[in-house]
Amino acid sequence: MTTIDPAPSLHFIRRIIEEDLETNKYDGRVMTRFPPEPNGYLHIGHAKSICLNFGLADEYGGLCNLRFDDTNPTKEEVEYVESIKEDVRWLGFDWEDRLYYASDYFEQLYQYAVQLVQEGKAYVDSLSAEEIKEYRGTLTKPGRESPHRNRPVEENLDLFKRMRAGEFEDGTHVLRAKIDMASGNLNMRDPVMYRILHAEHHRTGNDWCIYPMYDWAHGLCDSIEGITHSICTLEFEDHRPLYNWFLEQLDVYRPQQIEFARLNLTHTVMSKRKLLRLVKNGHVRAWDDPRMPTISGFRRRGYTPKSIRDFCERIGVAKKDSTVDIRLLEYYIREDLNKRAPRVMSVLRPLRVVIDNYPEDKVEELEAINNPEDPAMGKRMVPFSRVLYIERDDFREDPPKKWFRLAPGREVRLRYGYYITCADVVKDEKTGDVVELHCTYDPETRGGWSPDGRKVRGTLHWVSAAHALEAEVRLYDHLFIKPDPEDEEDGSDFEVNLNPNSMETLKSCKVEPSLTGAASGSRYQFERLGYFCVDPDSSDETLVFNRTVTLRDTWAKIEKAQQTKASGKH
RNA sequence: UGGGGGAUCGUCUAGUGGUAGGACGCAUGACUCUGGAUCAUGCUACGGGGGUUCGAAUCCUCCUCCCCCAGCCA
Repeated sequence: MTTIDPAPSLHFIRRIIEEDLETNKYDGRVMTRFPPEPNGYLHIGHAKSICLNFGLADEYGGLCNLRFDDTNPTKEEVEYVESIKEDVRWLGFDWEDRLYYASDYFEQLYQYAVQLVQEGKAYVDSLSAEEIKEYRGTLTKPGRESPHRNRPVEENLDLFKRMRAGEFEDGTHVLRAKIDMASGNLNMRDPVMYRILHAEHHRTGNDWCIYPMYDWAHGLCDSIEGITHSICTLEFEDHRPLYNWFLEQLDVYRPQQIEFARLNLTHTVMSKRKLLRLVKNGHVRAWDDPRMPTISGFRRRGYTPKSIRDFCERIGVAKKDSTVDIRLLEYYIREDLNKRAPRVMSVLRPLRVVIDNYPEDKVEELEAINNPEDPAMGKRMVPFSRVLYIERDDFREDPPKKWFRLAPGREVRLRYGYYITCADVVKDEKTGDVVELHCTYDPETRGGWSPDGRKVRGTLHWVSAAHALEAEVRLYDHLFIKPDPEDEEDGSDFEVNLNPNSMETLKSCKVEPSLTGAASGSRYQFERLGYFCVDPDSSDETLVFNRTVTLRDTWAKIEKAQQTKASGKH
């Protein structure tokens, strides 16, 4: 399941767990939970949390529950529940029979609330939402007590029962904890525990018309499940006193809440709200668009679960706000795919090449290695014939310095094929575009070796025209042009930083025949180009590939350096 | 001007009184039938001022900057 780094860092949460294990704080137990709200798709920030919670449980011989935090029926849907389960499973984690819902505990939560009411620690408030807000005070001004704060217990009990019974309209009453309206921590100024919501819940239907708030529900769910380490993100830090307060008052089992910094990535946004906007405004096709930082997006893009897990381990866990360079993620997917993706030759922007001295009807099957990193992956045969396609980018009529590829009069190697020399360039009379190359081949160089040992720096990928399969290839780039999408001149917002070229669709790509019938989701390295994955849109008629990530491109760097030098920049 | 957190290479992260380390990135070189991969070498950091100490990223102190909180969202 989980691959653990040979020397994972002893980050502060591991340290806490090890201390707790030593002092036997929880009888040697480690019990965590991943508690998503089913109101959207999971993104890579959630992956960090999933890897943390399931990973820690695994490392320390504990268990991790999957628990849906479904306390707000107005925003939650089964569709999200299903996608979340799929994503967690895909990442490689297993909650076994421990699939829980906060809604499983609604009755018990209610009983606990009644207990607090009976003890005079909670009361029904009948102020409007606006009034409650006003009474709460501000960051610097203390709040005021509600006129209903000192209702007799019996009245509170009666009102609360009738809230549950559905006697009141939404918004007319709430149940609040009686804590401290003057607290510097706003969460402690008599937080709302229940609100009236006449809404159908995706699991409990119409059984309830009052729903618990996060702060009230979360700690109790953790307590009921016997969670030891309740890990959440930094913004809940000042909810911790409240988390503890409820558990103390009820005198129930107390887990501890631990907060860590959420993941931010360059060149993308990470909040569900913003991701939803990208979908709604048509900037991407859907939640699983390969440009999205969602887990389903990465999956469709061709990322492996292992690459994401390795990434999540490497970025570490701390309390400092941070933004990880997306190139680190790209490093991990390259590293993984380099070892496991079979190599194949595909030409994205075809340029026709005729080998004038190669026999018209001859076809040779040439042996190609499937993965130089893994001999066990074997070999395959690739057809070679007189008319081929090569990449347009691999030919320059006017080659710059350090150009190893094809140019008039230059000789290059066709990978696993022959050495060819460019003899003639055919152009479109009107546009001047190069439409075809005429080359000659050296029959002595079959397979890509020359008996005289002459040096050929450039090796090109190619596909035999007669045998090529047509394919559509979708190239992706960062969703946002700037590392920080929020970095904009005042007035506008992150949408102005959207990369207009984040997706490019290439229609008549030529791929080698071994790709016939490639299954959706299968991943390949297109030699010299990058890693590609068969998209679900793919069919027997049209193969569709997504570019997961490019290969490192040293030539692009050299050329860029040459250009900046030429333009006088340093 | 309330409360809660946080500051170490460009980025992420170790280090918890004893030479500031790793990864990504970047640069250079070697190798190569992928300008891929691999290997080698190099690059840059303790927010600031005082103090304690033989010795401070670490301890004390003052300051600065950044993040979160005023949902009947989570």
